[in-house]
Amino acid sequence: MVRWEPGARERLQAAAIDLFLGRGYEKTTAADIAQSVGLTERTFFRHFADKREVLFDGQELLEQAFLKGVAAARPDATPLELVASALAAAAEFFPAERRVYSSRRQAIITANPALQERELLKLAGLATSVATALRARGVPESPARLAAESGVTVFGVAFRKWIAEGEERSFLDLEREVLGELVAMTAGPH
Amino acid sequence: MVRWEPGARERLQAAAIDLFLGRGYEKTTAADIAQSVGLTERTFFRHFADKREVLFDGQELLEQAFLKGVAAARPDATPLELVASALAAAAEFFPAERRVYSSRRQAIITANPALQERELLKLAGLATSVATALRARGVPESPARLAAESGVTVFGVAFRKWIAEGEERSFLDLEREVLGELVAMTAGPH
DNA sequence: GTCTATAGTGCGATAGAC
DNA sequence: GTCTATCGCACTATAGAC
Repeated sequence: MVRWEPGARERLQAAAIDLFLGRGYEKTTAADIAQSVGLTERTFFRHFADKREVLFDGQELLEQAFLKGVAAARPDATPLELVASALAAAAEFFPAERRVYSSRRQAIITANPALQERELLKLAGLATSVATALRARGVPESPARLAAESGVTVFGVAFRKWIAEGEERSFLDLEREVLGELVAMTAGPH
Repeated sequence: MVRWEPGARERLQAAAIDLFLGRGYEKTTAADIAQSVGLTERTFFRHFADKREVLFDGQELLEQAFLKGVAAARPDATPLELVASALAAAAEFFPAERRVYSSRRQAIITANPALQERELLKLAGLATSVATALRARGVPESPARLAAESGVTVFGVAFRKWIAEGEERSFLDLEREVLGELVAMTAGPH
């Protein structure tokens, strides 16, 4: 007889999304989530530092993709090219099959300021990591931060388009489009 | 005999900063802050929706400054010029006298992820407001959001430089420098 | 102004895997 | 025996409800 089923973490995450979508984030307690998969509240908090964190797992993998993209760029790449390479690598995280899941998860986040805060913190951490990677490649501090933040901004805008109703283009195509808009914007009218 | 001293809100804010710097944010309870100015915990939460909010008051004024800057731009201004105008207006919020206060407050925020989250949410709201103002001036959705987010990014990078040890330049000068770096970055090497 | 639910922590106990 | 996942209980602070 097993004392516990494996994959507690994953079961908690799946149950959390179902319950958050059903009853709403605030009306779902950590104990509710734990109970629904046969665990206790205390165990929930052993896996996740806080209630919000159950929705933000696997963020490290996205970060690694960004960094892998930076590393894959040509040695003489400009900051903008490094960012473009990072964005291209990140796009692999969002194949068409993932769109439904992503948009359901995002609907929960959009409806809750507390979750938006956590998402923004994660994205800020991502930008910091990318900035560090750019500095390691010789980009000076201030441009490195600007390039990294711009990259994350482009990522965010592309993501919103990608999960929009009726959108059919790939994540990579949308990233390219948005990056082009950024370049056009700063290039000015002349 | 007065039943209550005026300016409870301001006294709570000042006390909060002192206590947060002295004992640390997490080791300071809302009741501690309230008591230190002769009020009850209940009164604290009547003024601020949550404990973090005591540090983020007056954010609306900064937002108004940004929007006033957008409104002040020439009718045919490009998105980038609109953002530059918004940044210039925002710089008035940060005269040299305010540097010490700003850097003390920022030290508290930097030391606490929960406070960083709130700050990021406020900045995201700021970007959304600016994007809305740009759209109202005819800038299409996606460029409007990109320009607004880039503006807030420039603002943030300039702010960090401004409160850095040994920095002497004005907020406006730093904003201009950073905005120039952004343009240079996207312009590419050619 | 009081009363209560929820989030989150600290610590000890237990059950199985190795 | 050690390591790890779990539970149980007591506790505090936040925050909302009454």
